[in-house]
Amino acid sequence: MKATESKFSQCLYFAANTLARKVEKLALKSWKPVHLSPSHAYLLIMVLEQPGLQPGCLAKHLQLSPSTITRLIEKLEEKRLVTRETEGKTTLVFPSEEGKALQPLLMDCLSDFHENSCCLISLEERKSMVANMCSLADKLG
Amino acid sequence: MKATESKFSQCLYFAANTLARKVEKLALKSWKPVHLSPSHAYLLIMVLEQPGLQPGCLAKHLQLSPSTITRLIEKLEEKRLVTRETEGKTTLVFPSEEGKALQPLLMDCLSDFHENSCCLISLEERKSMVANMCSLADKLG
DNA sequence: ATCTCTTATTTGTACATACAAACCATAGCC
DNA sequence: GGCTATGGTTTGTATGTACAAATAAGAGAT
Repeated sequence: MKATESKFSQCLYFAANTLARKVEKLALKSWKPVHLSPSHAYLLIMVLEQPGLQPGCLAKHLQLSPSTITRLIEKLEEKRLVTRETEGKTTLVFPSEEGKALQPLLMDCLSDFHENSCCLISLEERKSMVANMCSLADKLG
Repeated sequence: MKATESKFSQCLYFAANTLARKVEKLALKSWKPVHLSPSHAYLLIMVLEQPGLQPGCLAKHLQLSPSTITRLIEKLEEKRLVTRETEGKTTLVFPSEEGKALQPLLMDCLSDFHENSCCLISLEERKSMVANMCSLADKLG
């Protein structure tokens, strides 16, 4: 059955969650080459662009809770892709050499993901949908 | 920081997941009176409308995996809101008396949820967004 | 009638995420 | 200087979801 045919096809909860799960699956495939889940990959991309970024800041950018960020960093640390340096009460996250080496591959995965979604929806459509979703997310606080 | 201001604000993965998490939170609040999570509530609503529905059918309507449906039903069974009757290789799910008694409250929660989302976005906007999200979800397979 | 193939469901396990509480360092205040 | 308040981070724990394997029942073929 298609989502558009479901009894709940007009329900925001249903639509938002169904879409997110399917996008997650697509993203998982796109990031397989780096052996990272999408959220780990996005975090690593941020840290590569702004070495020394703090968990709290990452949480705000990625719109995830601080505890989730801690968990994501832990895993990236295990994989030796980032390192943590605590400075007083704050923590700074840096990419390791291995992490840095991954950057081009990460970028490939990111554009692969974007290309895959472009096959399904025109660039313009996607842009406006994504913008609408973000603005609604903001209204939801 | 707002989602629209994030580095990834134009990314479908980011937008879909951020929105879903926030909608989930809103929905959680709306369904608090019945002490059920949104997905449990939606499942129960379906079973109330079509007693004897099978797990596989529920999976298709709710766009969730069969194993997730099993887990949801288990919990509803624990709470004595539904019962399972196995017939050969299939299973039929029925609402219990307690489950049936909950129906009006469930409907209240549902409309409460819809009202809450109406405060943030016009009915028309919501409808078109939800339709877009569902159709994109369908394209994602 | 038995053996295999398919289909429906459940179970074991794993992952992403969040909440609440704990931890810990700094800043302000007395 | 010590005490409390604050804010950043981490930990314990719980939830929702899915994949893959296990189970079980029916359908077809020989």
